[in-house]
Amino acid sequence: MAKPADKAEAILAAALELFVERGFHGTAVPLVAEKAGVSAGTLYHYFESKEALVNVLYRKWKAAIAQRVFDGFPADKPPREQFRTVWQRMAEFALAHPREFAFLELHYHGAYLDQESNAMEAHLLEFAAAMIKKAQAEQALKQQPHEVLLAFSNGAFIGLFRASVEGRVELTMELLMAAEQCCWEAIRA
Amino acid sequence: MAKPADKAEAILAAALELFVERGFHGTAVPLVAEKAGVSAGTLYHYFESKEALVNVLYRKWKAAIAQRVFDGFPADKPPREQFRTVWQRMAEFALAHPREFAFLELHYHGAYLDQESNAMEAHLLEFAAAMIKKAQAEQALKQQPHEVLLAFSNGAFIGLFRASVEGRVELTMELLMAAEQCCWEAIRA
Amino acid sequence: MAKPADKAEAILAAALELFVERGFHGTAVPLVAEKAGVSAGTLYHYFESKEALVNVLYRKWKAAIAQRVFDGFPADKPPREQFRTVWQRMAEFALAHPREFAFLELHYHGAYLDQESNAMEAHLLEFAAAMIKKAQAEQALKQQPHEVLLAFSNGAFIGLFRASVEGRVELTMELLMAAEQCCWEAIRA
Amino acid sequence: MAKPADKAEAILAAALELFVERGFHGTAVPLVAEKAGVSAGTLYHYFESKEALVNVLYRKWKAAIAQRVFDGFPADKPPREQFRTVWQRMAEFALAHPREFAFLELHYHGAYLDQESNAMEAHLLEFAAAMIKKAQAEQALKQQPHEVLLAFSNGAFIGLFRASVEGRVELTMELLMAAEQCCWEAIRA
DNA sequence: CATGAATGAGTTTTCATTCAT
DNA sequence: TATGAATGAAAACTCATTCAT
Repeated sequence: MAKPADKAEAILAAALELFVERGFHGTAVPLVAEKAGVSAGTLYHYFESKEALVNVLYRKWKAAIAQRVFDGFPADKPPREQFRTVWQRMAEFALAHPREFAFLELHYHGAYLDQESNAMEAHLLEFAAAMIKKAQAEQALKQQPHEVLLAFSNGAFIGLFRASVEGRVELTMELLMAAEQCCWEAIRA
Repeated sequence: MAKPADKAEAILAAALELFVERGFHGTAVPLVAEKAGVSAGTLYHYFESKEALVNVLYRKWKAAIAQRVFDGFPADKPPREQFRTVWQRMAEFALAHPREFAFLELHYHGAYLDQESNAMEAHLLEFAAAMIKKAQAEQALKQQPHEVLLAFSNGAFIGLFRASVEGRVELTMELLMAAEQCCWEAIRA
Repeated sequence: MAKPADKAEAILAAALELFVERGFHGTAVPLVAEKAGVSAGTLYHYFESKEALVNVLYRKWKAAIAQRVFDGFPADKPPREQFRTVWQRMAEFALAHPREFAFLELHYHGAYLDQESNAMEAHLLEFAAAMIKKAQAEQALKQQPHEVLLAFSNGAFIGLFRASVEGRVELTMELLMAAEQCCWEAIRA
Repeated sequence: MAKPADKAEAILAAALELFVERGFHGTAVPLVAEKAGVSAGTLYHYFESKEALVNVLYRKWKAAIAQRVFDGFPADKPPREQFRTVWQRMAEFALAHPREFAFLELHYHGAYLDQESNAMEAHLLEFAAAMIKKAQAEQALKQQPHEVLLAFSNGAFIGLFRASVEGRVELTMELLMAAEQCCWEAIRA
């Protein structure tokens, strides 16, 4: 028999796929269990509820993306390089894990995210905000509110990703890095 | 008693609000009816099904935004001005109808949009693409694939809007027009 | 505008067709109204309820078949001729009004027939029973309980009709009269 | 707790009774569940839909009657004896399982029977037709189309059964075998 | 008389969750 | 641990009937 952890992983993988396709409310728990190859009872053995499941899933991949993007962040490099690094790492993640990225960023996670999930998201945003504020202090970025520069850049990235999901653009690393240059030109001082 | 059209309108308004808050699958039909002040049976008198309702709603506001943005489009003006005009009109729409814009752009409308709705969206994208291609021919924009420039700009706008919905930015016309300048700097040749 | 009677007739005709195809419970009143070219309200102007409608329909055609079969019944003719006459008249009716006959005889009219309808049916059966008893008294028919001879003959006729409805037999007058001879051989003394 | 099969059986038994009394469309699913002593959800655990349920029920008893009537069919006996055997076995079945027989033969199963059910019925009719054709080839039966002889006999049997259900005749084996003799006289050469 | 929008109870069906095994 | 049958509340949807116009 598989190790317990494998079952939880199988459930998370199945849930991810279904939530991306059909949304949280549009996905039935027994369907998740079936796709994961376990019984509904087993799913509830590993996750307290459907909400708990979606929150674990959300945090798992938010943490993954955070680690991928911010671990070993080049705090001592110039803003131009920092921005490129962050954008490139997000691109690597999105290209390597498109479903996970779609789950995190293409869906409106309304009322079912719990405090812990929201706190994690807030923490990430704060980190990014700090980076931007530092670059603004160095006169490297425009003097817009830092939230605006963040929302703009993030939105642009997600816009490209969405176009790829919807089949209008074929994303490649080259294309994304060209877009990085565009975005830099938008926000640089 | 209210005119029939008023009931359909009341249902559409109620559905909009609830779909924005809780998503399509997360919203129960009787709840929509109650909020609209009609019975569930009446809702089905006006709309064939929950899916039909969401599609009518989607097309209604997609058409509204299209009209607002593209009616009397300044085809003979230079690209810079055209871009500003389109961005400004979208901003006006998004500020005047934030819920409607959120419904259209912040939610992932997966499987429930029908052919007609998808065709309308495709038509809009084609119009925008034509505008971009013309500007590219005039060497006013970067020579990226036009879909990329579109997805980037659109994404950036939506990113700002989302930040506003989530309370991280307070959108104003000034702020949005400053962002417009940023975006232009990102895509101009 | 059509005469009132015409509307009631149109409703009865529409109801007949739909009840034959989908049964009483499987047929929605608004559908009957639509098929009749009137509004639901109008239908209820002419018929108190769906049950009242089906009962009126039932009695209308039971009376029609009774009249067709038993009016001017040749009471003074020999049983052989009486039987042929009755069978032939039923055949004429069934061939001329297959839908009506199907409604009356192919459907199980369970709980929705009212007392008046049941009384009419009982009256008809009594008439037929009297005919059979008289023929038995003349030693023309077998000495089975008269109900048995009646049920047998009636069942045989309906069996042929059902085979026609289900497309297994093409009913013609000739075929039905040949069957009449068969049936006579079954029940004659 | 009862074995799973028992629940499915209980549901089938409850459905049979209610469908006979009120017809398919006149019977609500929760009523079936309640009569079977299970919840509505459980019913849907065993049967995909109300239609699936009625089809399983139909095939179950069609198969039962087919086995009862045609298993070990005396193919080498003379037609007279074959006919008596078939009629007698049908009689035994109808007397032993009047509700089941009524469900199969007294109700008009219009649009809800699926292909598999219709195919099973067609197969049965073919078997009976073959028997009749063979007897016709031996000059034992009248030279009517074999479908006519079949529809006639079948109809006569069902007519008697219906009279019994409606309380006009009390069916016994003796009475049914007397009717068998009648029917033979109707169809023999 | 005629309409058809409106109703709300009823229909079929789904689904998050539990629990006996 | 693991199962999956079982549940019952709630979902989407239908329909007989009414009533303001």
